[in-house]
Amino acid sequence: MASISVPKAGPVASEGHDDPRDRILSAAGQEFAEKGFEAATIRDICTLATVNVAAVNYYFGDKHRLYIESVRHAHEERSQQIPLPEWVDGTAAVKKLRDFVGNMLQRMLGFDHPPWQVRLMLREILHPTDACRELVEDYIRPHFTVLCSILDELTDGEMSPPEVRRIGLSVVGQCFLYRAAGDVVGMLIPSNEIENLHSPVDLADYVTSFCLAALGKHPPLPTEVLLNQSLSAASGPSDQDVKSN
Amino acid sequence: MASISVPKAGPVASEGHDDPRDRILSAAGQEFAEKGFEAATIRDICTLATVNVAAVNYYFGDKHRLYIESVRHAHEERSQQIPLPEWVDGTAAVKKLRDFVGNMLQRMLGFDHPPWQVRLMLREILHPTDACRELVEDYIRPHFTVLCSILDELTDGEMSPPEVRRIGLSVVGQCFLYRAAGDVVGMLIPSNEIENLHSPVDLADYVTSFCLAALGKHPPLPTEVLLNQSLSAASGPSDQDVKSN
DNA sequence: AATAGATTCAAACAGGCGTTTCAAACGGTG
DNA sequence: CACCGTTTGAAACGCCTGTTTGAATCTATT
Repeated sequence: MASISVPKAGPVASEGHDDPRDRILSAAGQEFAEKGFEAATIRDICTLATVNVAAVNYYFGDKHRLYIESVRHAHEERSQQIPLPEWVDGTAAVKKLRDFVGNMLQRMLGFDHPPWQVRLMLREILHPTDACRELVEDYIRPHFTVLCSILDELTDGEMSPPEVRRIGLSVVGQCFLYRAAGDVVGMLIPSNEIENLHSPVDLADYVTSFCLAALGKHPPLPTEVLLNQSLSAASGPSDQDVKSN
Repeated sequence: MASISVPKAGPVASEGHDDPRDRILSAAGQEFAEKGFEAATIRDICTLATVNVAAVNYYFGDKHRLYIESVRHAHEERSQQIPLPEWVDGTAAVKKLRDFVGNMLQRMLGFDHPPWQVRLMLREILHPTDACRELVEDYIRPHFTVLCSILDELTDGEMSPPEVRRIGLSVVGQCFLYRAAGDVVGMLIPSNEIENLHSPVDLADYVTSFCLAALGKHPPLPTEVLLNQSLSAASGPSDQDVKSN
């Protein structure tokens, strides 16, 4: 029990999609994301992965270690699917902010329904377990650091790092609500309004405008139409230049 | 199985604190809030409530109906503990907004660690079940409606109701992040910074300022110190006038 | 005191869970 | 082919779960 076989753990893994280990990881991620750690059962996971129940013990030792690996697998995969945008030197901070927010909303909400990777990570954020520290350090903190550097550049050092972080949390919080409490938001807002005002692209424009206006870098709200046009013109194809893997 | 006894369900209940029904409801709320529906066990709940396991079946029928009643119990109790602030006619909209945000943050974060009622409601918001609709209609929507009316008053009808709702979600989102993802926020922000800048009262001032600045009703950030003073002067003892039940 | 209903209790039930077992099947190597 | 470590398979093992049972206890009315 103290030592498991570790057949092909660390080294070359996750290449062939027929690899039973990968099938289990993928199936476990989906099940854990949908039902949570307790409600998801090894039997369901193995049925979904078309492997025997003993395979979980063979490859991962037990359910808990399978969960940890699933979270790691999820954020590694998601990092590749939707990487941070990159900018050439001299790109305006305003455009960077708009790109970042659009990227974050795309990652959170997705064009289609959000993939299981995001929902699994969300569960870990809401009810942290052992897998949380790695998720924060490898995935969340790097993104948050980029956001803070954009905000710092945007305000020309007028603000102290703590103040910048607080603004950053405001930006994240506005987006986070739609992902974490999306169902409740959907109950509070008429459905046609959701389509019109709360789509990922519209939200990115709006959140950016809201933040810029608060920082005095833009006329105050509401200046929706004009602002959207100016932002779109400034940011260009910022929502399409991500590999659609 | 189809018909349970329903000993004293609807009518006069929850007055004596020795009532086994209330003890179960309270214990169940704490357990469900901490561990979730699946992981919480009837045996643990009954041990905490010092009743026999059969009592759950006797008073509530089954685990699922106990959960529904627990959520209802939680938001009813919380509504009484921290009611919405009330304002005399002619109160400035700016003060109303500051009071509302302070009230919401107090309800979400609490002065001490947040009570189990909030954490249980949060679980229902994040992963809605049958109990969600009632929670939204009886608890969340009334609060959100008040916020929107304040924002409407604040902007003198410059904005359409949908736009007002979107601003409202921005206000809520900034607060919500601290409650739902508080652990991750705590990992991203140095602990001393949390005490200084992210306490409920400071957050209320900041979120209000951020929103007012975005709407052009206040000088843009950062104007922390001056702004906090002016807001505190305008809002008075708005954080202390809630019964400390 | 006797009765009837409401409430409590210890014990047991069936079922599902994570985990383990051990033999069978596989696949490259001598 | 014979060998041996790796991987799969069906079945079983305890354990814990939600739920139910039926008798014991309480409470109040007659």
